[in-house]
Amino acid sequence: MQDELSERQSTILKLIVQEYIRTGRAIGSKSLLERFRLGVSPATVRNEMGELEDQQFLVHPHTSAGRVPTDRGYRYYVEYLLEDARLPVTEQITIRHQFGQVEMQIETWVRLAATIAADLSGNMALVTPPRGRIERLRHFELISLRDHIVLLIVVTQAGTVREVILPQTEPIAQQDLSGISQRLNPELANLTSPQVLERANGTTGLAAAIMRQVADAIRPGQQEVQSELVSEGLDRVLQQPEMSQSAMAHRLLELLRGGMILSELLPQLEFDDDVQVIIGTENRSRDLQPFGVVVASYGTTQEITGVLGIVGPTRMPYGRSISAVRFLSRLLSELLRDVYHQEADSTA
Amino acid sequence: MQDELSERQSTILKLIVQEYIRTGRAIGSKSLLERFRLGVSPATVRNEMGELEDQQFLVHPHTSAGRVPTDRGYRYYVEYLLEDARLPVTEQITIRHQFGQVEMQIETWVRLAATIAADLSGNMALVTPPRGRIERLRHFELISLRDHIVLLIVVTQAGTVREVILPQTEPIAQQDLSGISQRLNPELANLTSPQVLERANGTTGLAAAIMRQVADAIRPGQQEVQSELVSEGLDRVLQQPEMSQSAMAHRLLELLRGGMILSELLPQLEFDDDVQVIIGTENRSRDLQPFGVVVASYGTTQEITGVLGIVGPTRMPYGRSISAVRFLSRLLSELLRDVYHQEADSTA
DNA sequence: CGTTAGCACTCGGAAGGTGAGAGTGCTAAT
DNA sequence: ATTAGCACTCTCACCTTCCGAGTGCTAACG
Repeated sequence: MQDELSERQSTILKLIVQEYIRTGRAIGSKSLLERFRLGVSPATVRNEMGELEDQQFLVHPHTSAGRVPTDRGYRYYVEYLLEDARLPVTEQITIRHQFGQVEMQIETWVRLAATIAADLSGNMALVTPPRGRIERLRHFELISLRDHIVLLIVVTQAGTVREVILPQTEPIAQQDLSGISQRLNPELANLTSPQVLERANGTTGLAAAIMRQVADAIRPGQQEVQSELVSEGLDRVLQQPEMSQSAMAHRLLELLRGGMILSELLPQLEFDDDVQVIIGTENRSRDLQPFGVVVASYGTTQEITGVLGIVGPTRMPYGRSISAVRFLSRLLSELLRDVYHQEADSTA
Repeated sequence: MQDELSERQSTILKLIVQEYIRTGRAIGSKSLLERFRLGVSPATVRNEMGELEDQQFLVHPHTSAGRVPTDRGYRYYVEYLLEDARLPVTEQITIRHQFGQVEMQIETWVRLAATIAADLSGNMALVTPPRGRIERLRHFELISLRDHIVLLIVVTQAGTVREVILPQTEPIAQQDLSGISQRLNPELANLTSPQVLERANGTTGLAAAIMRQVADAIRPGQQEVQSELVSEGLDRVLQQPEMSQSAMAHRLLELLRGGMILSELLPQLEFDDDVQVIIGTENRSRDLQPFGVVVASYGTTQEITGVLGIVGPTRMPYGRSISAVRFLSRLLSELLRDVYHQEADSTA
């Protein structure tokens, strides 16, 4: 942020942002002083506000209304004015306890994390299940469903399971399938999708066809991510007053339905290990520009990762959201680390 | 319906219901005659309307407003006045074509069916993936994720896959797991959950523990259904004018989030093979009483079934919804029948 | 020079008033 | 049984009015 703000300007900006986030109404000089004793007169506050407006941290919705933060104002707030709050320890304990209570199942954890994030932030939370960045085959299984219908089940190193129905032109017996499976499984174990594909090209017949399907199933598909995306708290975000302009609500639902929120977002994410905040027009995707997003990736290593995020109107509780996302993403990482072993460093 | 309506009363009721569904505004005698030539005067229509109101088919929202159908009115309409329309053949062909285009995957079909149902009805559609009523084990797989963490993957006859993480007190090698799997799989194949449990009780040690977990995984869980439920068209139903009272929208989201819509509904469903319509207060569940539901089950036999439904305000296009649900549920059944073989009739 | 008091001005939104339009029910005539 | 006529009711859209919160400016103050 190029311009330095004076101590007093910072204080005023901070209070305005906080009050506006809390109440949702534009903040005027007088009402600000009614709640906070700043030791100066309304006129002084007005002058400072005018200055902040010149510097694009605030705007007037109408001539005679109070001020509202701009995206730039939020950005400054998040960057410099937010003492990075941890979640209160009691809350941390409660949450840890909740995770201890539920089934030991990744799907369950992911869902619980989403629910808690939505709760803490009062907005919508999105979580993708952890997936291997470069998936390797662990195991596949061929099952004859009917004389010429085969079910292929593929398990990756990360434990992801995918099922595909393979219609065949000719009937195949279960025992033939079992034969193929027993022969190929040791050969293909621990290979990546391109590697499996490569072997398939050195083979012919049914085995080759199956290998190609296996290769295909390992590669994490775009639509996969969409259908696995877990979201909670839609009702909360729809209740935000800014959603009453149904255009906005509609756009959000559209984004969510298409799973587009994350696919719009992901290219923008740097996978460092802290929380990222993207405010309004900072979003590359035009559709996301009325929203604020707080995200972090989580996972065991560089290999197995997922994304946890909170989406709300730009007027959202950044402080709470950031601490929630930070805590939950670390907690998920921790849980996953307990479950997965270190990736075998095999390429050959 | 105890009372018989005269020909003319029927016609008027039908027109009112249709107009009200179309426009969403209360219908008056005059405006009805402006759109439809009935060969009688407004006063006559008024008298008939008064009669219909006495018989509880219609209500006045206000003294000087037109009439609106009651749940009873809708019921009569659905029961007696709706010539059971099929979907137009051209639409049928288009839809079949769409199913032909997509991946051969049950998940995909289910999602597509939901999308199309939402489209056709302009409301929200819900579909559960097909599940075995009495699931039998097909195959399970044990995978060592880490020295003392085991991943259990269970595949049922219906092709459903479930994964469970089993933390162990002591480390187990992959080859031990493979041994157990090879020994138990033939023994347990084709058994139901209680049957597996029974065998577990005749065993001890690790094998017994695993068998118990397998038995547990076969049994379809309540929450399972919830997390697998596919819904489409939420935006459409939220745009309905009756949803602007945010109480109603909120209730719907609540129901949807908890997966409660189906669990509230299922006990009420008779599994015959035609479409069922449940209107407003006919719902047992109080929370569903402001809504109308059109559902049908689908599946291959009595064994493998799912549910497809449309949910909207009581003012919803019953005709179109019924034909959509009927067509799509039959189509899904057809597709499934092609995929699954006949259930083996094994119990011994 | 920064701060403050004072003041004229602006504007949104709530409150209240009005009229048109749609609809009704009743009665009496056909 | 049907209908024309009529008095009556109520909602809704529209307008006006008015209050309050808020502003920007100017001039005075320490």
